[in-house]
Amino acid sequence: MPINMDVLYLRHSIIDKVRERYGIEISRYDITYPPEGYGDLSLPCFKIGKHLKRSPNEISKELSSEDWGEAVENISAVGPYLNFSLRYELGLLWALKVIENKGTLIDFERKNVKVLIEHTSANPTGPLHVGRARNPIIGDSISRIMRAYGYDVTTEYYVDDMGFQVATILWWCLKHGFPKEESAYEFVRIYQKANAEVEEKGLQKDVLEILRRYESGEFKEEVSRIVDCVMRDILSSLERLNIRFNSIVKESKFVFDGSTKRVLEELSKRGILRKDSTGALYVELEEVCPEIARGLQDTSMYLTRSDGTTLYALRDIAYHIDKGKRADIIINILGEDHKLEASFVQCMMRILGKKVPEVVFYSFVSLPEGRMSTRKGRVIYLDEILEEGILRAYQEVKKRRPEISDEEALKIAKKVGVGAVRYGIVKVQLEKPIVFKWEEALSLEGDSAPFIMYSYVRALGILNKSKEEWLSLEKPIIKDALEKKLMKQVLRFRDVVEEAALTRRPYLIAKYSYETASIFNNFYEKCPVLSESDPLRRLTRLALVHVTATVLKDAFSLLGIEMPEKL
RNA sequence: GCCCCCGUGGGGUAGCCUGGAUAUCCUGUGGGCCUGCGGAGCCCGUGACCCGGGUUCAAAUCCCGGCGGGGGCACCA
Repeated sequence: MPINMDVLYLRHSIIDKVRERYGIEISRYDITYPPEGYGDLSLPCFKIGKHLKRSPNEISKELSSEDWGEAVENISAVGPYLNFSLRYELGLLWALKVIENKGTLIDFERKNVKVLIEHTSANPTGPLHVGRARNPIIGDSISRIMRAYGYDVTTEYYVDDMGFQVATILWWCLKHGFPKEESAYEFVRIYQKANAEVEEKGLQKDVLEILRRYESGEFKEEVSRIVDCVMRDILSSLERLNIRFNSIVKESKFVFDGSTKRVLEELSKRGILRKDSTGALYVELEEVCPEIARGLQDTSMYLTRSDGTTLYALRDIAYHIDKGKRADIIINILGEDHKLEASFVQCMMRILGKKVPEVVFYSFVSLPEGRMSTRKGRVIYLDEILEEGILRAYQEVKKRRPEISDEEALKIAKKVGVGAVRYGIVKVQLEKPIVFKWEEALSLEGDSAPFIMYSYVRALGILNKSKEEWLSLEKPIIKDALEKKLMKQVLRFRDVVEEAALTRRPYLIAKYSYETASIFNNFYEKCPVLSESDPLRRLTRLALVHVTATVLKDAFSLLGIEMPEKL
């Protein structure tokens, strides 16, 4: 394997060099991407200067005379900034070599760290709607990115088969019988009806009684009949998005195997478990986790009901103790409505001396007419937008490429439609709320998956047409500004992947894909490849197209989006 | 009422955590580019850091106080 020649490599060389030379530990964030025209990476020397009580200009000058190895073509001190430029010719040869050996530019050392990512975990009361779809898309993308970066990642869906919601469905089925056709769509209708009746007539007690009997061992078959059916449909919707789980864990497990009981014993032993006048167990947040008690009206966090049945928070603690035994890093993807419960679990894990989960929160996806609500029936289901997206893409393909067979057009349309949905959601930063609009989600232009796919297909078009073998390239000539810009972008790829993996921010990959496609389109207009007369430059451009196509495909694979070969 | 998150051109969005060299990009809008490797494209113009203080050589970025939007506030999950 050739030694690395890209931005990531350079970034780490800078960190190493500063440590060697000055004994100062800087982080990857102390090194920035400079504005255009100043090279590939830049080290502002203010911090080091301050540390050494010397002027930053002096430091940058001093460092510029160091030996930076053959990957660096130019290094210049501009005032307090130290700017580095990579040797693009070597970078291109390096990228070709890596891709030849691995078939991808995603090439990282194994970290031997086990990561457990829990995501989606939607209640099994009906099909997934778009509001919830943000969760699996984020979770799956983070999983793919961290796996690519070298972690041993396991993904898990935590099924709440023991909550009030599922019990509500069961209550109805026990009363009226199971539906003729059992499906997620049928059960969600029952859920809506049952829920309305429970609320209207105040029948919560009846549902609670069912829950109590379930916890003491009854109805196991009936519950799994509902839950397994709904889960089957949820998982198949997710399958359409290219999302699969390594494991599915049911909440009831932790009640039936005695874990929740052991948690209560442990808390009781530590003297933090309290019982109120009705017999319900709780912990007092003021005393146990004062930092999250702030802003609450009632600071008791209940773990059981007065009839002795378990509550979500208790089961979640048991679950997290179990997770801790299976992984080094625990990551949960949760909607922002779980913030309180999540910080409670984190706090309890700290108190119990267990591994504390890291939580990635996202804001809701809503509709122009308001927040989605299963109970109120104001929803767009994931299946609906996938179908709509695929349909629109299909029509577009048929219109533009009438010679393609219906079957192939549908295959392409699936990739485009699914890609558009995934991309549209992942490209927005997590803490921003999304208002779902059909036109935006399914846009075929601008900052969207189809645009990037189109660029990729264009690149393939060139490669397929060429009779020459770009792998034979030995002496690249990279002169044109757009050739340089494109190469620079390719050399940033692994650096972006590292940052996305470390910060758990998949939208960085989306942004990178778009930038790359955009630069490529620019290059495509201005730098003809096949008609270039100088054979060396032609071969160089061909190689450039090849590595760009690979990087686009790689980036999309990190987002769980398949690239079509044709459009 | 209290706590958390967010506020960037007409709409959307990156940059904020980690202060630093010309605030990113999409869309909209005005104009231009097809006998060309696939126009789902490219180029040029237009237009923004919520308000007020503070810290700093330097603030979109950090701190304090407002205002506006989202979320939470416990025997739901």
